[in-house]
Amino acid sequence: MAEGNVAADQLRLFIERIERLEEEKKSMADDVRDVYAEAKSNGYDTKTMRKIVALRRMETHVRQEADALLDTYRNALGLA
Amino acid sequence: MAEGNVAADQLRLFIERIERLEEEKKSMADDVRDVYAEAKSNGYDTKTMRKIVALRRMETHVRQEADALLDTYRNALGLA
Amino acid sequence: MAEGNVAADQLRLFIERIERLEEEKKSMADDVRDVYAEAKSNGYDTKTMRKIVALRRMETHVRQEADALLDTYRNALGLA
Amino acid sequence: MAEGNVAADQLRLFIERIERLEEEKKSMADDVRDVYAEAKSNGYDTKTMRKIVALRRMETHVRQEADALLDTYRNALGLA
DNA sequence: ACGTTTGCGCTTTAGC
DNA sequence: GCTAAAGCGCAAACGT
Repeated sequence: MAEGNVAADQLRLFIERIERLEEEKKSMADDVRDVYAEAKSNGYDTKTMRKIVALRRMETHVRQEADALLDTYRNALGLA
Repeated sequence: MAEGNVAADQLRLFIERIERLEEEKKSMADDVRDVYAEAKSNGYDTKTMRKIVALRRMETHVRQEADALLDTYRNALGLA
Repeated sequence: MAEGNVAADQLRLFIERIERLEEEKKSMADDVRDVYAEAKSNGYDTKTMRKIVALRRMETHVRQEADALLDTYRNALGLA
Repeated sequence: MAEGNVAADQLRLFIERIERLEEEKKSMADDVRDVYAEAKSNGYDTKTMRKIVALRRMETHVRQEADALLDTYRNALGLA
């Protein structure tokens, strides 16, 4: 079949794009792991570091949610 | 079999306890749904309410994580 | 203000009712977790148990769907 | 303090590297999400696609396990 | 090295 | 029907 199965080809391309992205994602995760290992070899406590990272992420998230709530109030009250 | 299959009976009891608890959990979820509906019928905007609940939950969580981080520091430094 | 801010009070009460229910819901989830742990300490495989629970839930759901269908038929035929 | 707090600075740099990597990881996850959305708009069923990706990942994993086992045998037999 | 515990990603569910 | 959030299961990471 010279024209190929277009739909199947398209699906395959989508799948491959996803798999490629997931490989990159995994690569990033591995890099994170390496940084923790490097920090550990420099005498830092990784458990503490992980909690710091988690806390900072949560605080950022809370801030964003608070802003979103404020926007919701404004809209509910018709204040621009 | 007068003595019964003890292991099977025990497993069945565990399963039934789990199923009972999950029913209660679902019941609680239904109740939450009802409260939102009641609030809505009293003129409140449920979307805003949900954001408020979510924000309060997150703030509580951040506070708990901050405390946990402090404990981690204490342990890492050997301060009781 | 002796009369208080009625609307704000009412909203606060709704929020608190929701939060209380969600705490109970979480408590039920924790109990489920505990039962699985107890079963595990008695030598049962929790992964298998979870599959059993999921399967029974599906069967229950299927049964309910069949009953609902039967009701639909009855209504359509005017049979109470 | 011209010399700065070296340890604190080093820790901060580690944290920032981690946070940067996690942002990139999240970016990849968002891209994956976008590809699924694009596939969906082209008429594909994303749930099925996810199953295909999971299946292929498992097969890859199985293959890797088999290769690892083969290496173990080789080492055990002293065959480099 | 193993078992426990926590964090992360996915799946499923609820709301709009 | 779709989108967003929450609960669940899994897997990595820590401690023993």
